[in-house]
Amino acid sequence: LRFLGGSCLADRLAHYVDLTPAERDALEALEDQERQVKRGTAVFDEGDRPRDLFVVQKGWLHSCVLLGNGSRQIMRFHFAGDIIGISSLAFGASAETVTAVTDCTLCPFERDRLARLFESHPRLAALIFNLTIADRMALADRLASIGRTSARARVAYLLCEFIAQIRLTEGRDASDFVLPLTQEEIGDATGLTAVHVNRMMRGLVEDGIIERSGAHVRLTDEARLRDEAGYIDRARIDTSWLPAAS
Amino acid sequence: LRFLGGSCLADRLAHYVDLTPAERDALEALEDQERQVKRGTAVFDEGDRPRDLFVVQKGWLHSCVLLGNGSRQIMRFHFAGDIIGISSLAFGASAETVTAVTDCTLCPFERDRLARLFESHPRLAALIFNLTIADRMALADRLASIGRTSARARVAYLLCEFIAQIRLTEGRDASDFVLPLTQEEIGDATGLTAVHVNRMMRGLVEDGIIERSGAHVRLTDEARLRDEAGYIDRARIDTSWLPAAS
DNA sequence: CGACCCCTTGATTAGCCTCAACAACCGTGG
DNA sequence: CCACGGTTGTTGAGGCTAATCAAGGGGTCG
Repeated sequence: LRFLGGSCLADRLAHYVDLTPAERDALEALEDQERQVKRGTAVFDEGDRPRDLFVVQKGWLHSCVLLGNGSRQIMRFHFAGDIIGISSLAFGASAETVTAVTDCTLCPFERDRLARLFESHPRLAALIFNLTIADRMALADRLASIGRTSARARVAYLLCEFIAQIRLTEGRDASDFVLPLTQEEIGDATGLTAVHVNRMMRGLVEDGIIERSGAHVRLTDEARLRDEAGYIDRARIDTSWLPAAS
Repeated sequence: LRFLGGSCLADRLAHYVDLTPAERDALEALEDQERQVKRGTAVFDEGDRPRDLFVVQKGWLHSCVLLGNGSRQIMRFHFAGDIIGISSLAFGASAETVTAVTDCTLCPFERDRLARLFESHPRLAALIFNLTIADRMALADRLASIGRTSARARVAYLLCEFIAQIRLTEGRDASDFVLPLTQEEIGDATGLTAVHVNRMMRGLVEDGIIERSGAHVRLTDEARLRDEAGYIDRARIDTSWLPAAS
């Protein structure tokens, strides 16, 4: 959602705090360039030294690591307003491969600009820090899902994550969405094989928990889905400790 | 390692940048209090609203989440110089339970003091942000280990993580250490049962990769251990993008 | 129209869990 | 000092979950 000259990152952050004009300007400046990426294309690969970070303006992406045994693990999906490539800040090189799941619009910006943002806008720095912690916790929850629950629960968990994301952009009452992933990708995200993902999805359909037609998914018994998944919603972010706005 | 009036957090950060006196003072101020925690004791529980964060001065801890089905997933182990409780910054309440694995010395400090640090020392803010990203990546690597590798590889991976940590404090050439964890805890960290952890450990011993006596572990064929684990060392942190020191 | 990708389904296998029993070790109290 | 209970480590047998292997169907793109 881009409003008059708006920025996806600013819109995202505005969910949590009231941005000052100066802060909004600083965030909008990060999105002064655009780049289109076709679905299936890698934005950068593990080991690359990308000059830029990116704000996602439109589309879905995922980040994954490739293992020595030939398999891959999808870590995280990225949506409008997310910053991608952050891991290259800490390591110089990127630790993960980021790939477009759908056609995407990205806004590249140089890493140094984030450093300047940290200096001039401590509150934004703290807020972005906060969101990085939340992202870390999402990984932790996914770790628990994969480490300690059944195949069916893992697939259910992933669906819960997606519907939560959809609601951020499409509105509170959405209960269906287009799932642009192959079952192999779902498997790589949940630590399962594509074959077993298929069986689990059909099981959820048979039990009346979801409906599918093509890539379209509708959650018909969301309470039960969340229950089986053990899903915890962590949408609420605490901003009370942030420094004053600048 | 505490030097003359030193601070564990400052020592940790000094690995990556040369701290100015002002920065060092600010960090030391966070460790003006001490608290002893006996092994097996929880520092705080999931859902608690701890007033403080903590710097670990001595000892091992772990953070875990408890699942609806009664099992738990250990996310991460914490060592001297780590900041714990960071997740409570983002959520108000803590999202994880932190428990002392050994007797520990912790330094509590109020969350607001971190906000003030962000304002007055942007470079430290950026550096701590960097370390949080690295922490997030450690979780991602563990996710790949649990999601996509065998039980044996997962146990091997955990051992690789520990030896890397030991070397940060005990020196480059260490190849043995005391592992103060029960096999059940190792299982909760790797997504396995204690019984199966036992079998995997014995397998590693039989194959001449490690030796054990009691809680003491020696890595006799580390190259093979790392190879089987698919372990990636991410010790090197990039600090070139940080803002100027203050 | 053919090639390729993705979904689907069945049969079989393998890896890890569960249950169970016992040994070794620890801290505690007599 | 020993007796004791509780925790942890070890080992075996059997079962279940998810992987593997295999084959066919539908859709899409060139």
